[in-house]
Amino acid sequence: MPKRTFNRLDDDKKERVMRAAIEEFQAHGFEKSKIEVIAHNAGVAKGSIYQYFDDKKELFLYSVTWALEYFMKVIDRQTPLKDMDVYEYFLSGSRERFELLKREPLLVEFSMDVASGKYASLAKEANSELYRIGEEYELRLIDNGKKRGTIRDDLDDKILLLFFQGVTEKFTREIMARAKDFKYEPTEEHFREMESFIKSMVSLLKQGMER
Amino acid sequence: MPKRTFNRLDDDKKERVMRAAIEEFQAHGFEKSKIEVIAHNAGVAKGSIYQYFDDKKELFLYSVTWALEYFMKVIDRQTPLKDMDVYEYFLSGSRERFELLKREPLLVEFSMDVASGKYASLAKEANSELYRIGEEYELRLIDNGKKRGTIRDDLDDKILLLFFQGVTEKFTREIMARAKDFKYEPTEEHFREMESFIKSMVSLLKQGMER
DNA sequence: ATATAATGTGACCAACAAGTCATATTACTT
DNA sequence: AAGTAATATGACTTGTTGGTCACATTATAT
Repeated sequence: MPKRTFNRLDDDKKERVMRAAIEEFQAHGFEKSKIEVIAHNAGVAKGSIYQYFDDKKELFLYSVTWALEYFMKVIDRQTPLKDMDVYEYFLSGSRERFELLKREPLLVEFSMDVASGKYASLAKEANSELYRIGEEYELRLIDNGKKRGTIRDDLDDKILLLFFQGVTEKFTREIMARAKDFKYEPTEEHFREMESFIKSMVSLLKQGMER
Repeated sequence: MPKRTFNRLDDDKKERVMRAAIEEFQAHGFEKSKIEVIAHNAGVAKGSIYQYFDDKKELFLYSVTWALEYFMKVIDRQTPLKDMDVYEYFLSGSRERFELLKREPLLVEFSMDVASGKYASLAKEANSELYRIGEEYELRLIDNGKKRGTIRDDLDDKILLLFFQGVTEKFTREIMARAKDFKYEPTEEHFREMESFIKSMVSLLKQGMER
């Protein structure tokens, strides 16, 4: 947790510090990240960072929280928690999600790395928290599908979830890699390519899971 | 690459050094691993390690190579490169692979982490090499399936590959996690559970990819 | 305007670990 | 057995960086 001093800071400085921290952690990993560099990129002195956080680890932990909270806000806005078919899930918000990636590549990438367990040894709780949230949502999608009869009911939810996650995570990572290639500035053709890509994924998901 | 001195060492010492290194890297990651600890666990002095390798990075790189070569031997023996159906692939060698995990959990886990890109920034070449080998094999499986008509041909190989990898990687990780829970000492019940687990995965894979 | 509190700063300190090297030990050679 | 080459060793050096702190600056209160 940040110290009192950090919380009293104006929003601009808070944001500068957090973004500089995330940028550094994302680029070099926890161990090789230097407080000095973070401070410099945030436009403050090294000593100031220690007025804000007890130590490097606390700064890192709060970076995770900060990124997480950012997405909580955005996602809440984007995906109303109404009942939805598993397959609409991806096809629907694909543009919005792409826009988000374009707007905040750093935060998206950082969160992905956290979620994928890259910092598991540091951020155990934050990590499993992040994971649990997604899981809950996906389990509900699966449950909906079973009730509607669009998803086979001969397999455990747990297994269907693994399948679903395995496929979507892999495709998501691939999409992010490709998006990075064109520096998050997609042409209309890129967009169509991505959409067809997602359609293929959904087709495989759907066919695999249907009765 | 190791220095001349290392290559002239007797096999026992070489193995002790490499296993101590892999154990340390696997447990603490590259940055937090200490040469002193590796030396101690291998039963040699710190200075000796520097007679064998130029620096820590070289030791790490060779650890990857060493683990990789170990598996090349084993896998070559286990999976004859004959044509095989995608779905037999998993059902067939599952016991053997489980035995391997039981015999060499350290090497299996380390290789998995390397393959999954945990050390991507260090072992770029080794990493992509490892990846390419698996990919080639899997692409051939997919191609076979298409020719036999057991796999749908309306989707690119590349996309089918992603699907295949996404699912199998996720399930493999889950199996490894569970195996770790019972310390790689499966009862017959565990075995059956794993087999049923793999069958479910294959069912999802098959149904998703079939015409 | 003065006093007091809060925040900013970067030179400095201490710890830690990678890498070196002079010396000891062991293995070969003749 | 004596001499030479290869290997082993761990105390020492050195660079790095997390974290501290005495002092400077700015904000707030009276």
